[in-house]
Amino acid sequence: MIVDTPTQTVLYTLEQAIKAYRKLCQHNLDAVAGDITVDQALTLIVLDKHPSLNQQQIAELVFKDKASITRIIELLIQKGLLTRELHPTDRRKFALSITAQGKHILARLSDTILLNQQTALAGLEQAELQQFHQTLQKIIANCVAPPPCA
Amino acid sequence: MIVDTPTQTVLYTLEQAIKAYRKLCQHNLDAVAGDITVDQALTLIVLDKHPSLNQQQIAELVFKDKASITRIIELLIQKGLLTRELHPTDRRKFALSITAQGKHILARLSDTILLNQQTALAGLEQAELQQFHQTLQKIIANCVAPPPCA
DNA sequence: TAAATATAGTTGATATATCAACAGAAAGGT
DNA sequence: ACCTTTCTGTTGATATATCAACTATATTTA
Repeated sequence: MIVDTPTQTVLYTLEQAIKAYRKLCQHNLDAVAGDITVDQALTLIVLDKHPSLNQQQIAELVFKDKASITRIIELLIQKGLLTRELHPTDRRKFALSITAQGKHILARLSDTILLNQQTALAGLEQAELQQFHQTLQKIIANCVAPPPCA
Repeated sequence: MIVDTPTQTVLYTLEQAIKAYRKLCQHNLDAVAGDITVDQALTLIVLDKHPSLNQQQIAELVFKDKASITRIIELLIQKGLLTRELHPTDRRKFALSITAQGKHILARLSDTILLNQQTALAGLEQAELQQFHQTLQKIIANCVAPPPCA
């Protein structure tokens, strides 16, 4: 299929979709939480859901670099949403905990996340989403381990 | 559909796909062109294909901010792939032209772009791509102009 | 034509992505 | 115990994203 875009493929549209979605997310986030970014919110959510994971594992979970996570966490601490203490048994790691203020923001975030998802995926049937997800998985597999013919 | 990811949706997978694709692109690019980024390559290609567009229009075409384009162009000039002169009729604009070296790199880029696309989309049928593209367009439309119910 | 407005591009500030180099700590093997 | 390797996280350098403020120029309008 030919799409009239610079690189003539759906991958260009993929880029466009992600950027549109990020913009929507940030917009909705601004409405409920003061001065936090989508990535900071995502990191906070993941830290809340998976308190036992270390930073490296968190990074993998959100497809970020461990360096990026370090800096995002730094900002979350600066904003008073997170505290960092020494890990009791492994002194390479840190024990991160979410502050009361962080919990407060988290509570307001869940609605926003739902809103983001429902807005972006409005009017899409289950079957269509299913198909979409499968295609994405194929693309990911192709990119991560390119088939020999390529 | 439920996906076992932090935000439980395909939008998460979308993010993953884009990152995997970008990594593949940079990897393939590194193999043929010395020291240029995917965004720089894309900008060079678009400048070549649309020499009459101004920076703002280029920015829209590649879904970037005009500030980003300014900086990318700056780097392309530094690398000797582009020259910037005064625009003959509108002194707010610039006349950008691709140098011989830029043309040389461009020539080698086209193969890489094809490779990137073919690698990422290997094994996908036309019908699947068509459907995928349509779904992406729906998501984009939803994000840009959220339906009132949301 | 003078004033108001719009447009093109740059710059600054901040956040994130990526890679490489690094330090400290833990684990393993001898 | 000692040495090597591995693991965890930080830091630096550079590129990009985003928003806002700004300059210079063009266009519109009164």
